[in-house]
Amino acid sequence: MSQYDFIEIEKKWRQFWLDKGIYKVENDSPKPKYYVLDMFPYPSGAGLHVGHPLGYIASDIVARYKRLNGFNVLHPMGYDAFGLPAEQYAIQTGQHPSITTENNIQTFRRQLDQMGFSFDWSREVRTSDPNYYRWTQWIFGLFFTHWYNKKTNRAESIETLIAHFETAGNVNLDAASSDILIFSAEDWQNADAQKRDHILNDYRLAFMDETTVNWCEALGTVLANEEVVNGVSERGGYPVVRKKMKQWALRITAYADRLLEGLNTIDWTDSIKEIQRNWIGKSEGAEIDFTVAESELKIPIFTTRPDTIFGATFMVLAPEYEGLEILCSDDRKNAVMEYANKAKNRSEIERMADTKKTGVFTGAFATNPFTKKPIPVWVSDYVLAGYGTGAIMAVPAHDERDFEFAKAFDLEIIPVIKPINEEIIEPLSEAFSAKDGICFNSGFLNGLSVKDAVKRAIEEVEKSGIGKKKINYKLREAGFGRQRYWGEPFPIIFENGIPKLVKELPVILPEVESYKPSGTGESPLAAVTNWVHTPEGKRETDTMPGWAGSSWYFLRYMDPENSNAIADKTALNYWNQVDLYVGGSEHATGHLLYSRFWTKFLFDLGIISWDEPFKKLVNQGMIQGIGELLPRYTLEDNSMNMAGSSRIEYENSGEDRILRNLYIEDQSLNQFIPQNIMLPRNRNVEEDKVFWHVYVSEDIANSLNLTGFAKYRIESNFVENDFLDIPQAILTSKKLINSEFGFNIFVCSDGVWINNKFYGKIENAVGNFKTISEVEKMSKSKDNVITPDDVISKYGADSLRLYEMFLGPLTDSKPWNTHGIEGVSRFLGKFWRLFFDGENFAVNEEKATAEELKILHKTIKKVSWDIDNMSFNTSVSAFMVATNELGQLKCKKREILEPLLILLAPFAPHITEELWDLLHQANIQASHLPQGEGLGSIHLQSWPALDEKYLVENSFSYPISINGKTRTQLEFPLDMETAEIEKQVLSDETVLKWIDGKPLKKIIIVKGRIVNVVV
RNA sequence: GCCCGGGUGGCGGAAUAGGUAGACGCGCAGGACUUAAAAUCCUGUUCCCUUUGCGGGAGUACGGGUUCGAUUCCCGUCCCAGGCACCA
Repeated sequence: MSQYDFIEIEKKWRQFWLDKGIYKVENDSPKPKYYVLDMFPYPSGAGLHVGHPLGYIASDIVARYKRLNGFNVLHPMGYDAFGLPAEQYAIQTGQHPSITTENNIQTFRRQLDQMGFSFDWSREVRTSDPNYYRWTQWIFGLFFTHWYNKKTNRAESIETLIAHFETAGNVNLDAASSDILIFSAEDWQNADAQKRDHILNDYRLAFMDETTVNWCEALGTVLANEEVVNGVSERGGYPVVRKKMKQWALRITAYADRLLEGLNTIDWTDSIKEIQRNWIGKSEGAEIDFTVAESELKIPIFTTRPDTIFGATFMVLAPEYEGLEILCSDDRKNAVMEYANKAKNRSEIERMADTKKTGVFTGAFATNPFTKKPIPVWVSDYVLAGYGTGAIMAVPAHDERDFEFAKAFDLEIIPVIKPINEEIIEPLSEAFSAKDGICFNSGFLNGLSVKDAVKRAIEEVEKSGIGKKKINYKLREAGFGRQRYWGEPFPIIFENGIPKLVKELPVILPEVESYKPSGTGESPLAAVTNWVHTPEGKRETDTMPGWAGSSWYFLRYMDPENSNAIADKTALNYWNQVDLYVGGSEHATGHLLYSRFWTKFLFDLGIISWDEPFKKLVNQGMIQGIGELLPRYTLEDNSMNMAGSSRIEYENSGEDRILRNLYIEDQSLNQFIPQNIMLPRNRNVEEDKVFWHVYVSEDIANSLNLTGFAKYRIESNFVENDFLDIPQAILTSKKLINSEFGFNIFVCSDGVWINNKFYGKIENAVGNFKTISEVEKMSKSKDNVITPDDVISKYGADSLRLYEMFLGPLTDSKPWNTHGIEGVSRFLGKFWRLFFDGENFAVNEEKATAEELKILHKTIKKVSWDIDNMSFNTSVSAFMVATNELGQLKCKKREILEPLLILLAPFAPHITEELWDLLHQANIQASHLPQGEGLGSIHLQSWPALDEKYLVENSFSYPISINGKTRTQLEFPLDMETAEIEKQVLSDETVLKWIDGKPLKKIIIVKGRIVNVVV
């Protein structure tokens, strides 16, 4: 019998593909293009587990499928090689991050290679390669030299802005900018270089921003908002505090509206779009000035509910509010400033931990512009400085936060909105924040609905000149500097403090002596004095963040070697958008947002001709691990703890020790009795410090009526069908139970294992130690990691690929079950045997029957539909069905098997290539040509054409329901008239029995589907 | 708290336009081949009643509704996973 030897086969064909370069793709082709991309991996040192390649397998299937369907497919891979882990490692060991990175890449590459992916490796890119990052620096330069014109709604050269300044100052300019005062042409002309630079900085798309940043002392760097989770750093979990710092930022807010609008044009999951929408956080409302009583000061506020303005009974300012001090009355000044300083310096954790409202009164009063009543001005950290104007009008009756604050400080609560057809009951027990209500207590707004009142209030505000309609975004400018070593240097030199672009690119990352953060907030680069100080001035020593290189990498694959441009114009035009992007959903507000931002910017500059990078995005689910837990029982009366870390009594008895009170079955008495067990003296452990972990087998637990258990994690390798295989486990490992210290005792009816030795009647007793499985994240710390390497060496890459797809829908998270792979492995064996008769390759040239053709075409239809819809699990089962059916028919006909082989090729590239080779043994060697001439590789063939005529049925077995319950089946020709079907159905014996003489109400006949008789 | 998914056998899952619920695989049970094992093949496997067969009943988280017919559509409840969280 010819064996399917996957080890030999897979090795052989991978080498063959490499030698012949069959996955190399050209930029000029008459074929239609298709661009399938996997998310840029960071090459971590940990290596892959089976969850990582899930998306790669799916995208590889699509890439191969598209190729077989006549597309020129771009399917590249590369590395997001700058990043914190390599640098942290460098700090600890002194090893250059480039070395760590290189090693990690090699491991990664080896693991990818063994899976048989069809990447065109000649296009590999690495963000840490100077030939790559010179273009990241180049794009940064473009951001630096452009501003955003809101009138034309696009980025424009800074030159056009300067021209405007020359003639009109910044009057009549509608630009995305930092807060800036109006100045005239004369002001501009009189300004010195320093002053001009400050002005330009406020308009540049890449600019120096003084912001409150997330400062992580332990990592010595600033973190982006999304890198801070629950107040600690995402990597490492170090505390993060807020700190003022001047650093580079990109003016992403200029694009907020386009980033929002663009979401409607792309085929992404609703959840990712929703996350981005929330992140951008557009809200429409009004900005209204409140005047401070007995003063010239005005406090502008932003509100989305101007309809509630008659209920504004106080104001609240953020602790960081500019001019806060001037505002305070003298007697309140100290208290206010003390509160503000304390609030400013609180870390994120502290702020979040505190849910109770705090604040102090400033002593100042403002005037409610509509009620004209004086209202007190407070300061509190529940108002954020960075959103809106940093000040709010508080409407405690209709805002939960204001309500809480008013309650805490006993401030006035005046309801102004009431539910439709209901009266409001005072005092309010909670804020009424619903948006369906009617205004009252509200002057000219009385009787209006919330929606109408908002409109009306804004009209009134604008008419009286105290404010205007306003749109606000939650989105903040994107911090673009890291005080770290392992990243792209900025192409910036400060000449007399004024940043100037370096023309000569790349600016190479210099060598440093130490990778440690300076602690002063400067990067390790600051210590390289001969690099920092140039004749022109001082270099920028921050480096770019991790997302810089990954925001445009999909363009570089189109033309990775190009030294004149990010990619050649024709290549950019040809490959265009990424048609299918596969990756995890964890990048929703990072990479996926920034890439869209950069794409829109490059589009504005005419560098590319489309403004969304990824047409379709699919997020693969997580593959989870299964943890195996062993229950620990306790005796019901608590007379003895049978398990866990409680101590078992023992006593010294000369050389050996005796363990008392172990419940062990006494066969003669047929019950479990406490027994003492001799423990040989062979340990060097202090007796007092020894804990005995005792586990009893299920039968004993049951018969002793043991209840209540804790669970203890054990290595899943030793679990076979939910039972712990103790002898095997003990043979293989001493680390069976992951306990800090102690020894294990396993008690079953046949005897006991003590400290890995068996004492009992039967050799090789197994017991029945039933385990409990739990689905959990696959991770090293949980000891449940399954690596592709292990699976491949046992079952082969084709089995692994098929199984990962078979597990369930790509986008779902699902647990990895090691037993399940036997199924697909068996399937491949069966599929292999379709081509053989015992030892001999037995494919024949006989004419296929209608039945066999139907099986083939049904499969073509199903698999094509499935791949188009990313439903890979169902196509694997379609292959299984076809193989079972053809096996039953003993069909060994080339007419059937050859097209079937091509169908399977994207899923299982190795075995299909081998069988294809056997099918064309005679002329294969001569005809292996890279571009698909002659017979060549199976992966250069054409997808079989579907012919529906083989699927046409002429009769159908109708399920016959009586009152919606299926009772029988009747076979009728498909072209039979409904009248005739009705007649036959109503004369059928079973049907008559169920009708049981009751009057016929109705009969529904859906041709080719169902018959339902209603009585 | 808010937003977005989801809930189908012992398990992973299928049902692609409202039309035979449980495809395919795992596991389990039984059988064939074999000196034996492995491999392979065959049969059964939602639950309950009946059990010799025939048959009957219930059933897609729960409670309602629309419909000749609902896993699929609508309303309410519960549970699970993910995201956001003082954004005025």
